[in-house]
Amino acid sequence: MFKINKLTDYATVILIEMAATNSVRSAQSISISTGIPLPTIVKLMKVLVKAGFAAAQRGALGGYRLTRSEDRISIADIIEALEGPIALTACVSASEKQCSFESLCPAVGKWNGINHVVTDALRKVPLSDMIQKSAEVHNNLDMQAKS
Amino acid sequence: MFKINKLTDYATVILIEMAATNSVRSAQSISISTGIPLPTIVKLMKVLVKAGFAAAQRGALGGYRLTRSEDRISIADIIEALEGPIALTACVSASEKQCSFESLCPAVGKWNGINHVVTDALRKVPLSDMIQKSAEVHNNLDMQAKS
DNA sequence: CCTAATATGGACTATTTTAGTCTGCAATGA
DNA sequence: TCATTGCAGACTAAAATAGTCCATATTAGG
Repeated sequence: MFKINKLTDYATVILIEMAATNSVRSAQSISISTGIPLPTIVKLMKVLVKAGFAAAQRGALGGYRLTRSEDRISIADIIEALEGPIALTACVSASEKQCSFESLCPAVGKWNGINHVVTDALRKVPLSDMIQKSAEVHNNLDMQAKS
Repeated sequence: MFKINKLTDYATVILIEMAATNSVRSAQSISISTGIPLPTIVKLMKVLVKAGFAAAQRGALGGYRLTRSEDRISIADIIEALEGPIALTACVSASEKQCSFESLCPAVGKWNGINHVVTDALRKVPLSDMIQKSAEVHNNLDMQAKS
């Protein structure tokens, strides 16, 4: 159905929640305020730390804090952190082993540009746009779509 | 990995192939020239006919022909035909049953705009762009991305 | 009229991907 | 030293996707 993973969606929710309070938050506290199960939060926080969105502090009173302000994180950044480079089809990503249809495929090489269009659109949307009130978001995004 | 289905990719290949010859083509003939297995072609053609991209003729010498010119089919159209309405997250599509996190979710309602940006970008790319030579495609798509 | 070629509808299975959980280990503040 | 917290990674469960098959309907040509 051409959609982002549920986990990516969760990660966005987590980042929004963290940006909203902007203090050290334990995994448990995040779990409680978002309703996402603790084991899932734990799993996601590892990824968010590795991706450089958050820093962790172990031990009692430990937790996580954002290390990047919400206007400097784009939706594309989040998707890439969770799902790897944006690649609408297998033949876009260079890492993929060569497609077995390549010799016959009339579309060979044609997806790159489309991929670029989508990535670019997502890169223009900062996380902070998800934190504003709905009305404002609509305006911003609608304007981008028209450009 | 945020990608379209393999079947959607195949469908694009099929449509390109049909546009290239623009005559009545049997499922078998399409299978041979694309390398996609016959049962899969058969399955996909059913969808493409229902979506109105092609018309079928049964019986000996039967086959399929395009009913819509390649510049009037967008990548968004193909994705929607194969995968349903473009909905990056569950909470975008109205048909989806209500999300259990909705009461706590700080992102509620915020994905619609992003969805619109992506859909819009894909709607601007006609299938005919996939048929041009690679160099031209790159130019076209790069220009769109910059706009 | 018969037969071969072709599409149709829909069920079914296999495979892959995604989501979710668990367990043992490491760090740190009180 | 102990309670609390994060870390690494394996494991399992669930869902989505891909692929196959079969019985039926349609039609051109002999």
